[in-house]
Amino acid sequence: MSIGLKNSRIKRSEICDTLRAEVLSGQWKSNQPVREHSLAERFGVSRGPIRDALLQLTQEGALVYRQNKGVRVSSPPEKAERDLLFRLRRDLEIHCLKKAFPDWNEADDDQLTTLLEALATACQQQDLSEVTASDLALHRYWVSKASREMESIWLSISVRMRMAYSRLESYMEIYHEHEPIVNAIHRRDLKAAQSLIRRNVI
Amino acid sequence: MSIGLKNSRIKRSEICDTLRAEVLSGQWKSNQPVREHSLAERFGVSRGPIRDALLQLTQEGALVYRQNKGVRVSSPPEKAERDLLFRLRRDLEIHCLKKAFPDWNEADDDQLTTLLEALATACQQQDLSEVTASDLALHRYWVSKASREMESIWLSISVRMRMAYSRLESYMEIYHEHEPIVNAIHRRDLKAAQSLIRRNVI
DNA sequence: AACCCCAAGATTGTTAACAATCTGAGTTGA
DNA sequence: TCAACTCAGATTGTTAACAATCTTGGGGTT
Repeated sequence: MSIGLKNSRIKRSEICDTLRAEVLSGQWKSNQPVREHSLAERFGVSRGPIRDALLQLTQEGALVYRQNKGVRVSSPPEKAERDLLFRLRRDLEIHCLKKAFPDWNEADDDQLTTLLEALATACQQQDLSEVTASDLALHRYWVSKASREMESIWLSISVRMRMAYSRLESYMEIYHEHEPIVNAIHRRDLKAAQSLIRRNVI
Repeated sequence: MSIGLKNSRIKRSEICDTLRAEVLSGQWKSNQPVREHSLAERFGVSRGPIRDALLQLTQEGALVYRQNKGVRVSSPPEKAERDLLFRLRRDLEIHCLKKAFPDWNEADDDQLTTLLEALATACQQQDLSEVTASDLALHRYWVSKASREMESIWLSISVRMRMAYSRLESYMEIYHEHEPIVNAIHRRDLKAAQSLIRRNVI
């Protein structure tokens, strides 16, 4: 069943998701060149879908493209840019939460709970790759509920931020930053949720 | 010479620029499907580069993609989203101008003057397509001077805004909003330029 | 008439081959 | 020695053909 679903999905998007998670979790070094041929072999497809995925990741900011030279992994932003990206992302999430609130239902609560549990597990196991993916998926959920357009902008901001978890003493800090936000949403307390997101550091 | 330069450029980017300008100036109706084959014939290339361009324009927000159904022209945002996009764009431009200022030189002044003159001409001739392109190019210039990363985010915000010039009584209003900004930059008066951008409505 | 089925055309998704460009090691000449 | 040249291999850019999917309209059944 899982295989059937995978095969029915377009190749570009799953390749994109996989590579994005790898870049964000630091599995690829900055400025490392990314070769189409080796990726094509790895994913068992031709270079066409690989090129699509690399182009999309370039637009999102995970990779940098140069004509006739392919793509390489992008470098993290300087502090000033990072601060600006941070503010933009925060404003965007606060707005999206407000917009998504009227239509929020119990199915969304369940989704959020599942995502939060995945984050908890990843933090306990200190799995940087999973922590990165779970954190992104959690924030992404309430943005995507608001609008597809905003989700796209949000993603290209978030990818460029490259939050550096590694400097944290304990991954559980990340969980303890997000758990109150999810709780506030469960209580349908918009003001509290927005305020917590505003103070959310990671 | 011009032909030589054009041929040396990658096909994707020029196709992208052309189509983006057409969508933003309203030459394509909202929700109108965009067919790969007809574009390939029009630009005299195969579907490959066309697909690349359509994928990029989808990421920028000019088009909307659905699996196995291709892309269609996106709809303008609702007012609440438009207001948010507007704030995000404004914050981004103010930041970028500050960052670009230390390295600003006379060549940049000349570039800006040229772009402003193009805007003036387009406004006088009431050429909506050219007004759109010139306005975008002018704002884009000081963003691009700050950083490639910010330029990409700025573009995907600006494309999604779909500024509606058509409701203006006179296109010259647009010119008179931009001329003081360029003047302030020529005077190296950062504060004034930022303040003018903050109040810039169009 | 309303509904379902199906086949043909239209359209997108993927592939492999070919073309253009870049890279770097080896060679040549001063 | 060192700089410039060259050429083969590596890599990206483009193309056309093929595969998968969707859409549309006709024909049959109730």
